[in-house]
Amino acid sequence: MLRRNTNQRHIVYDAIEKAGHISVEHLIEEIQKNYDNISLATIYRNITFLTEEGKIKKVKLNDIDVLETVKNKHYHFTCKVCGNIIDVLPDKLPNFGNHEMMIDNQKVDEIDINLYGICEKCQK
Amino acid sequence: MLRRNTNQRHIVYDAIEKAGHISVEHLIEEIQKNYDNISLATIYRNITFLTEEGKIKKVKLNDIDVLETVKNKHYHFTCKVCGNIIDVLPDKLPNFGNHEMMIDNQKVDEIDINLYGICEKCQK
DNA sequence: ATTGTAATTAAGAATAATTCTCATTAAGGA
DNA sequence: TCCTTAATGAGAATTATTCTTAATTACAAT
Repeated sequence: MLRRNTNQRHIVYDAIEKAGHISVEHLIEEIQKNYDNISLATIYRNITFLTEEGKIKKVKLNDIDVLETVKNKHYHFTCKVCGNIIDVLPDKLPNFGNHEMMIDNQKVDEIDINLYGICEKCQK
Repeated sequence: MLRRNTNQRHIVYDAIEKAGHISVEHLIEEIQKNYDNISLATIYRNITFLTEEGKIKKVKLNDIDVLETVKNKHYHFTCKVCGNIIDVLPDKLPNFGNHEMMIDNQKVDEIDINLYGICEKCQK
């Protein structure tokens, strides 16, 4: 089944890219603010399609789940005060290496790290 | 508002503790298998209450979200083959330390790590 | 450019998951 | 044992997501 490049698909992708990180709820809100007759089902369907194609992914954090476009490997810092989510590049963290490794007898090939605390802005 | 120690609250907690890690869906299934007239609303309500009290917490993993009782700090390994979730103690991982630290200009006081791969059993 | 076809859409119905309502029950302090 | 009020069961209500279907549209072939 070939995938078509519809306008709606672009709208969904672009809104996620523009936001950086955005919940489904806010994505819907944002899109419907700018385009008055795009269907809810279409938004959900394109979230599914774009995810299948590896163009976007869902990030699960403590409280909310957000969507983001797929970019270079990075982790997430969430500010407990303002809720802002900041990407953190791997070189900022103790290095696990990014190859397969044994941890506690399990063969680990993927590691996800989530940081929580107070962001630069909220510290002031 | 004082919290009461109801039978139903114990049933919910015990089922989560017994399972180790369990999705809401399976928790409901499990409880209703053993007790025929415990209400759905009661199960949801007690999940909320137990979470507020810090007795249980929701763990968000790649695919499913599961509940677990609150124990000593640990991380999670999820097997991509069988889906099994295994607790991993902090001493099995490169040490971040468990005190406040600065990472990329953010004040980090909590780190969550999720490991994915193939478990010991599925490697065979 | 025109046509054919199959994927996609809008709109609303359907389903699934969670929360709310309220009369009744029961925990636990007095 | 009695009183107060939190908690419960049952089902209604709400929310989030998926499904259905006729109409539209992307895009490959002509």
